[in-house]
Amino acid sequence: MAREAAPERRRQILDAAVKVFARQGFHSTRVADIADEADVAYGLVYHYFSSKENVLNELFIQRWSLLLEAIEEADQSALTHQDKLAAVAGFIIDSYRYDPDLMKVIIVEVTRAANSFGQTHLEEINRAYALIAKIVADGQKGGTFREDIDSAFAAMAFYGAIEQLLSGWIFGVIPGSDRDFDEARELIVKTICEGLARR
Amino acid sequence: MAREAAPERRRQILDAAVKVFARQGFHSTRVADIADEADVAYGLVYHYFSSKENVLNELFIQRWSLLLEAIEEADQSALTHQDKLAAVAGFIIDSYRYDPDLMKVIIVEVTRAANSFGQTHLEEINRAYALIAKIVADGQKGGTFREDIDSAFAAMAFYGAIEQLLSGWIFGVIPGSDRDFDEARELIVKTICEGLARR
Amino acid sequence: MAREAAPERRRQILDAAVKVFARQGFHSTRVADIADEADVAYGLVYHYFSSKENVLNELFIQRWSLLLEAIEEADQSALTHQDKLAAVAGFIIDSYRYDPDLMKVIIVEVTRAANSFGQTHLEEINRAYALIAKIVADGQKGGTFREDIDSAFAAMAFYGAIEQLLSGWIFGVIPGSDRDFDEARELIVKTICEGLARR
Amino acid sequence: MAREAAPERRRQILDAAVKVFARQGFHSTRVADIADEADVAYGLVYHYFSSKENVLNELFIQRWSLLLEAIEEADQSALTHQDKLAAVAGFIIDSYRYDPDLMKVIIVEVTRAANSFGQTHLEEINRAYALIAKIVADGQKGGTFREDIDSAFAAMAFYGAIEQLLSGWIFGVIPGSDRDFDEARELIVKTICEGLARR
DNA sequence: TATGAATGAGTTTTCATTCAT
DNA sequence: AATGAATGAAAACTCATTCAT
Repeated sequence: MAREAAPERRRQILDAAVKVFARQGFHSTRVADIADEADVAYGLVYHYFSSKENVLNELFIQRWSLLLEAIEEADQSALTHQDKLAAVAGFIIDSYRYDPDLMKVIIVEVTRAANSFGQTHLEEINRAYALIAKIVADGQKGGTFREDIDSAFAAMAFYGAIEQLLSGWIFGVIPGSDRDFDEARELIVKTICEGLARR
Repeated sequence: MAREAAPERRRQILDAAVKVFARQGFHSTRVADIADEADVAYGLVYHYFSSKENVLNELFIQRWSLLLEAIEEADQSALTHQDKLAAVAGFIIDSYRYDPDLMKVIIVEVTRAANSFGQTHLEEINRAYALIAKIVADGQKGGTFREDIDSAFAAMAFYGAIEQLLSGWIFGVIPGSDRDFDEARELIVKTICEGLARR
Repeated sequence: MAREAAPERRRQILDAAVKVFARQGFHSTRVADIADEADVAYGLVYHYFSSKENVLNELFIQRWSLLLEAIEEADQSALTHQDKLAAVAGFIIDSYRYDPDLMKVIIVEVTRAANSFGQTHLEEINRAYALIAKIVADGQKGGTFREDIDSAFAAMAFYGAIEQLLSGWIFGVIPGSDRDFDEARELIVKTICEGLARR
Repeated sequence: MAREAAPERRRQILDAAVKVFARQGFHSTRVADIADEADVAYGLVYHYFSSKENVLNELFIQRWSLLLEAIEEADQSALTHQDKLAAVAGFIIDSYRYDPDLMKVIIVEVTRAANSFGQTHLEEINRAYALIAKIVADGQKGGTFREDIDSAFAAMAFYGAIEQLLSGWIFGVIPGSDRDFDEARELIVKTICEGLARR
């Protein structure tokens, strides 16, 4: 009830921000657009967030920490190394499936916005790369993965492939039906682990 | 001569723009910064370019058309399908090695700037994806590549892996010495074509 | 009791306002600062005062009316004219000694803020000048003071000297120990009544 | 001609600023008001000045340095100590007579704006006090002035009296005709040097 | 060509004040 | 009385673009 009103409003603003950031991009959205979309007074955005940037920061941090948790969880699970990578890919793809706008914002405005928010969150972003690299390195030690490809390098390729895939969906370059999402997880792993070459 | 001055100036401005765009990002560079870096009067930028955006557009188009040519050339060459992909990766990596600032600008400000210039140049960008996909598809038809991975999908993974690699170099996430560049071409192809898995 | 709570809160707010106005100046203090300093809810300031300005108004009026009373009392006392001026100077200096923050606020934000509150309270401020002028004029009529200096003029010089002195203390331009305060009253009167010149 | 246009514009803006600052006060004048008064485009104010504050800073510094020069000149002249003070008072009064708006702005917005620009320019302001104090101190050493009034104290009283006088003129508290200005210089010196008391 | 002064629309942020509870 | 969420007007400043010379 009344006691819940405040957090609700905060959420309302964050949700609205996702929508407009996804629609217009961070730079092209005025704070007024967020307020309008949230059906809230202009100043309320500043009541809950210290700046427009911080709205985005919060969106990123909330989601990215889930990703980091998911990768850590995969890493510590009993799965095979290849299935660990599949779990990571699956989590990212499901994140997109579950809330495409949010993932679009995170990828377009943070992860790939190297001159602005990518810079700001470089550390968290790198943590993800490092965790993936660790899975690969463990796989190499365990004999699953070949050792002539540097694990950090492989992690970048793996993550880059996934992100590019999402980009393709986001911009309609490649089809993105539910079926595609289901397939994509396996395809990514197949591609990276088994390779394109016929055996 | 005097007649040659003009084109020189134009080049001077483009080169300066690369530097400042790479340094500060497109949004954070003012037209004055470009003029300063080019050691040219403020208004001259507008004499040669109709807007700040068009400076970037021109930088992108010039470079990207070379990339498209390179991919087409690879496609039409007598190389094996795998070597065609290697040629593409090699061209992109060499582009970065040859002029890292320019590639940084193109990737960060265009290719990955999905809400601004990425949108504007979607068509040219997609043409690259399509050309790569064609190479993969031909490889599938020719029996080199497995057919259970969609060629468009594979192209995205391939291109995404390369671009992520460049991003890693650009932002110092992974080491980028000359030796690394040399290796990278092969590693990328190994990764994508042969896969991480030990055979 | 509960019935006494209200006036207490009011006082609490006024006292807090003095502190923050003195510390940050009127323009730089937000209503939230007053509420924080008073350890009171934001909206309560508006429960007791119709506006931020009115908080300052009340502080000024309360103190200034005491000053006016003091001058009137001096005027009507049996003191010599010179001692009447000394009493006025003494009252102002003691006001500062007793509550420097309050006097700082009154001088800096009202008396010398000619474009804002000085304008608003011009009448009360002028009343003080007029009362001092009256003392001088009486002294002239009574033969104590020379008549070739206009009494209104003399009053301005006298008041200006005192206020500048307080300013000097407030901003640390001249030393302001207890001893200095004691001396100052006499020095001001000596300066204005007897003059700097050796006799 | 054209080459002189730029400095003219700068001057135009400064002059306009004096007018509007004098009329509305610094805080109540928007940059647009200055531009309007100067009959100049909004942005041109920022072409010549980095901020609204800096417009005021420049007005103050230009005028105040003249005052400092004038006091120094008086100090180093062959005048009697009393006439040196008279020269100082005369310069300040003439400054007001010559350009009342400018002096109003300087006194109201800087000299007496202890919480904003007074703070910023404290050093320059104090230099004036110190120079006046030096004149007094020299007069004491030379036997002209009594030694039982501290010279810094006397300087504050002297300067405060003058400034209060200008304030009186500025706000119409006391009459300010040309005749009054002429008289004022002598009266101030009489008051401070000889004192109000009949001899 | 070349210069740089001039223009003015656009947007973030602040914060006094109101109001529902 | 007391709370603090909600409102929205106001203004400084930026900077791409134009234009007179």
